[in-house]
Amino acid sequence: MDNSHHYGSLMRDPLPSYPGYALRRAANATAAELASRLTEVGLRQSDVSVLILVAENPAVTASAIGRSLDIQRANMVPLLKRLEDAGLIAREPIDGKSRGLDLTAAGRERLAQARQIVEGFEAELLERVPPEHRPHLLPALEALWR
Amino acid sequence: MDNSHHYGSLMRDPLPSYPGYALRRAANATAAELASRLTEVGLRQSDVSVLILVAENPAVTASAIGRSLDIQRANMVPLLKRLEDAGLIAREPIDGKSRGLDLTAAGRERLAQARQIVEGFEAELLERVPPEHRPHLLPALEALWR
DNA sequence: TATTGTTATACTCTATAACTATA
DNA sequence: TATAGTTATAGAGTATAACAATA
Repeated sequence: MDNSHHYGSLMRDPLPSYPGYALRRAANATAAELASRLTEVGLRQSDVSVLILVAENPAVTASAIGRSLDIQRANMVPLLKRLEDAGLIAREPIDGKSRGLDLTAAGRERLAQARQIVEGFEAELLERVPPEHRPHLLPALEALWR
Repeated sequence: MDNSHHYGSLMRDPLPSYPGYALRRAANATAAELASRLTEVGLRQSDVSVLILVAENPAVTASAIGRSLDIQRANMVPLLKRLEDAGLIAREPIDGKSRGLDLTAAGRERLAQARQIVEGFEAELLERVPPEHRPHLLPALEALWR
């Protein structure tokens, strides 16, 4: 009896020649890898992005963070609640309707750990790209969304 | 009273200089754009990917498609059920446990429409990238996941 | 023993609509 | 009138575990 599988790994596959497809696959693969490394500090990618923006912009509002990261206001609510419950950020009233976000001491500490992971990861990403293509990656990507 | 927003669009934002972040943003932006265009033919991106692979690989199995697209076997089930319910694919027993997938006439027709959209979209994607970076995009992306 | 197809389930991310209160 | 924050909800995508039947 023939125990070969049907199309084991010898399929015709034109998809990888589509830049949009390659973009999605690359983003999925790298996001999964980074998410896995960030479990070590108990944070998600969006958590780290928020913490970085709060660190760089004292008393920033949830709405401004959301605009910058392209996260809907409504979806910022549970995200910030988790960060606050974890003691990483604090919210202080700015006026009657806005609250400013700031890192707590624990937040600064956790962010420092996360930065180590993220920056190591980003450096490895670039190293995977052949040198002749490396300087073109970021400009090409920015042209696709900025 | 000062009616300026708190950090309207003048935030310090170091994130776009991270390739991994730019990759995610570019992938999200382009995926949303393509998904929006594909609503015109009532298909999702994953549907089109599956239809393309089925067209190129007659009597391919669900498992082989899943391996190629990095979609879990379990998640192929509802996807293929939708395509079959829509009359776009047919399944014929290969042996006692496997079934081969093939496009129906309606499936070939729908795929032709979807291809127009996808190929137009992919061409526009490349046009958005400055010419000096353009030939480097695909090789750089492939280095990140293949 | 490994693989196929399947069910069930859960978690994350994302999107929308609606509401209150304030600028 | 526009914005901030919130609640509720729904749709996708994704991941795991488990099972029966077959290779």
